Amino acid sequence: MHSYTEENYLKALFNLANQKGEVSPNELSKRLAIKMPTVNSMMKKLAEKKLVYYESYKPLRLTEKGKKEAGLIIRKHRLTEMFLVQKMDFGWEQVHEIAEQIEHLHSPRFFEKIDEMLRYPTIDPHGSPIPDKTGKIDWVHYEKLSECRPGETVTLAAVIHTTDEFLKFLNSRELQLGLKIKIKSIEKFDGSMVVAYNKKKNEALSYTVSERLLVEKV
Amino acid sequence: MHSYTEENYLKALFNLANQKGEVSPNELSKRLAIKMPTVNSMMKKLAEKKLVYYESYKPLRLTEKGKKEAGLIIRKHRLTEMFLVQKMDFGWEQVHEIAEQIEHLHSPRFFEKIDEMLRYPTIDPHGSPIPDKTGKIDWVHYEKLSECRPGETVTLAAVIHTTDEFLKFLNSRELQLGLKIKIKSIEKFDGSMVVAYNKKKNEALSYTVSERLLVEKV
DNA sequence: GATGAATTTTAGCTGCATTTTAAATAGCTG
DNA sequence: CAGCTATTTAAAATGCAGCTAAAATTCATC
Repeated sequence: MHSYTEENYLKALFNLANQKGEVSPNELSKRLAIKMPTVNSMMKKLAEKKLVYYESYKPLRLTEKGKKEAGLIIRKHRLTEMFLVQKMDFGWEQVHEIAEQIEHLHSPRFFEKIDEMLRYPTIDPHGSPIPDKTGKIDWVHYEKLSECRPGETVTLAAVIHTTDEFLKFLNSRELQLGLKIKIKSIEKFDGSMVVAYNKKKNEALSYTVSERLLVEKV
Repeated sequence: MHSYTEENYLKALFNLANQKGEVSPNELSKRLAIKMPTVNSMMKKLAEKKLVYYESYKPLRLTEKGKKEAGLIIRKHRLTEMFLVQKMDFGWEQVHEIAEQIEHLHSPRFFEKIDEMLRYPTIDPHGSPIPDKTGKIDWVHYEKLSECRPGETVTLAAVIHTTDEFLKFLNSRELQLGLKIKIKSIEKFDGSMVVAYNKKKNEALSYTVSERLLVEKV
């Protein structure tokens, strides 16, 4: 098995490498708030274990094995979040911290049970996809609300860059996944939006917010 | 907070010190399968942290603080076991290993939620008492089945020295907590018992088994 | 009270994991 | 190619958890 620390490096790599598939040691260092040489030696260690491709002065890439292991950790994290929300009645802003710990448990049986109890969910409470049992993620493309046009009606599918603060803000505005949102207008100068949903007819959303809301067109 | 290892020492101390309140370094060393000097230095560390009273050549005792911390870890363990059995449908022989990991999580909120969902249970799936929120255990005295007399009818209240093997054996004989058992006879030469319960009229239980079953007289 | 066995403690060391600083090197950009 | 940035190497510090060997202490017994 891998240590707690190794697992966190893998997770960070996986998340950073999402689009490009590559990450610079620098980025990783910044993300983890760990000095470059430390990151570097950890990369050598992970390369030893065939989890990352590591060549001097080249970007870091996860190997297939690395992707799988990282995917499985993220799977445990997201399954846990879903379990906490759906079976234990936690709010979506409360689950990250707990899942961050539970994701490191070693007990296939435990996570299989959760998966079963949840009826094999494919997304977590924030709309992020849950990797399958082989660690693979089914990437679905959503649009940012900020990129939609007035007149369109969309469904809120996921939220990204989720912090406690942000999620509490969404709670206070009754913004939750599955919500139908109609775009009424966009302010040119700051990109803020006026939208309608539920019984609210004129709700303003700043660009900072609408950029973090992923939607599907109806 | 305390490390994973420290928490395991505390737990072991708590369990060993049950009756006497005292433990020799030797016992602790044997229990944990860790050499004496290692135990010794850990005791000094725990004494630094005011968790144990440590005086040279005297038995070890937990301080009030130590008892509390240990009790709270055991509380987390037993609450978890109960949760796994009652809310996640695990068998009582499957939960120890998982609880052994979950007991080290740091999330008061998580365990409070479990406690609430279980409606504040006082015993775990094996009949062991769950320490309260201050770490205190409410000791209930049960009798060993092996010490009962023919003709008596008792209720199975707890099982001790539980291994997977033993619990699976109990499963196979339909022996579960709350079961009413009537003692029919005792073999003098090996202490084995013949008992009746459910639809079984003549079930033999070896001394090894009856000694590990704690009962209440009806 | 002496003595020997058992227990406990001290001292010193090993290994591993994780991280750091400081210095050297490579690669890129203008 | 000059100079900046990013990367790598080297050396070392820290902390944890464990070990062996040897010394010290306790305790029971004679």
